[in-house]
Amino acid sequence: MTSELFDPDRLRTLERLRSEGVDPYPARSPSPSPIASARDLAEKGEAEATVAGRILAHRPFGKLAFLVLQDRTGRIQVAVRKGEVGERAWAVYGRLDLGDLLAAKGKVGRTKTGEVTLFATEVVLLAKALLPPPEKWHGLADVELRTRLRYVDLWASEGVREVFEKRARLVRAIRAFLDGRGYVEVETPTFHPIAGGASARPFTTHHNTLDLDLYLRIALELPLKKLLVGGLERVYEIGRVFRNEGISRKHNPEFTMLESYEAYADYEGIARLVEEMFAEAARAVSGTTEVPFRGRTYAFAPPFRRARYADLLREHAGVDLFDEGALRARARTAGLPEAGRPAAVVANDLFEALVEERLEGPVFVLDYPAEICPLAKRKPADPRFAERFELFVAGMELANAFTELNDPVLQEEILRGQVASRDEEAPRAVDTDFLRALAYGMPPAGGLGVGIDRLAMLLADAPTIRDVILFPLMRPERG
RNA sequence: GCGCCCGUAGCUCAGCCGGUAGAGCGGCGGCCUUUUAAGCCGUGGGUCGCAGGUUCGAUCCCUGCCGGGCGCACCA
Repeated sequence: MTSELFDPDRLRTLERLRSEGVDPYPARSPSPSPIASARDLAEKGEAEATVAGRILAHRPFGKLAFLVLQDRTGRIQVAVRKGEVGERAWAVYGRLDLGDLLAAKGKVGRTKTGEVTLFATEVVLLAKALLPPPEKWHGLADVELRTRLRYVDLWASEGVREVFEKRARLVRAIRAFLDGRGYVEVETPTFHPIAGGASARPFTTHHNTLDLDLYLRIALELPLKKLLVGGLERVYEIGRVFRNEGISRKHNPEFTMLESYEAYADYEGIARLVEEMFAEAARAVSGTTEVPFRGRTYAFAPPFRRARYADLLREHAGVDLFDEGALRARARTAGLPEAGRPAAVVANDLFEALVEERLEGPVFVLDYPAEICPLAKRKPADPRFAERFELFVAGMELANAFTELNDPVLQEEILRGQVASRDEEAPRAVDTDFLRALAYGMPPAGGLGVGIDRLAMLLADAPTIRDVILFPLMRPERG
């Protein structure tokens, strides 16, 4: 019994092909040239090429037909003539459908209308499509379908593949940039017995043999710092982290973080690193540091603007960071909860509600209140502040960095305080192995976290994070 | 989680103040050796997201549910 997943017309065609001795899914294919290079042969006259790709269009004229094949490099028209390919291939051609994968061999030239065309002497079916492609003019328009059927949207809609190619160039550029500065790329566990390094609700899972409850990591931070203790000195990881939170234009429950740590650096050094890295990434993706995004242009050329957290809060929220009464009053007028929350948290709620969305940037926001930076070192000259910055572009937080706290005693105190707070998003236990590592001596260091998906959104001018994640989380189909 | 909006053929979409549903593309059959969303002739295709309710009668109005979008919340 055949599944109802497939188009009955096409299943019938499949059987007819088989009964005629044609293998609809041959094990081997002719080795094709990229369509883009085959097209170049048009000007050289009489040059022969083999191409392979998906049939996107079909224009039959009796004993002649024009097909349009598409591969990753482009499209080419293929002319199939009965007199040229012979009866057998003509019969195969007659069973072709839009969406099938096909190889064609022949001379590349131009038709009398000037269209670059491969005049086929052979056509070989490479894979029969059992479902029809979307409507040829509009393509896939429904956002849900485009996401669920990403494997169709990638070839059926203009520009989708380019977004992911840009993302790939972005990641490659970051690797090259860090590798060039003596960083070593590492991979650390995604299963954590304690979900630390950030404040977020984790996903839980279980290992059967060890009978062990585990969390999926919410950050890369703690294992990478252990590697600083281990003497790696310059490390980074690009990897998936998981946060059990809502979904929005800027949020997917699993997303890709870059975290890097550099011994003997501080947050100012990391700010300079970020400027150069982002400029390099922009150039790698689009050849320029002028980045268009949602109708505006952002200059990714160093230096980026710097602004102090407290100054921005005063400018946009009209309150002094250390005037608790004013903070609480302002929070109430803004409709934010403040009762029972620490002043620094209230301030940060105000910052997020009133300041962040106005930060077009790129702008480094410097010197956060120390209370909301449990893993950062305080400013020696004013310990009310942590040596921390976040980078904002287009109202989005793209990077977060600080001079890393390496005082084991102070770190223990802070972590114990977090656990005692019983905050839903605080770790439920102190990561004593992390503290033990610090106790062996971690060099002073600057650390960085970058949301790769958001950076990809920026550089690909993609309005939602779903556009830069191939298979974003969705509810399963059916009900 | 909350609010607003959306769900009609494989796809893209119409469908008026409630009277049992249409187009284009695609499909199927036919014609055609130079097209560019090819054209022409013929033709099949629907649980109007699902389940209730109101009504003589529901794609249309109401309620609930499912899926999605946007916004809010959440997201140091």
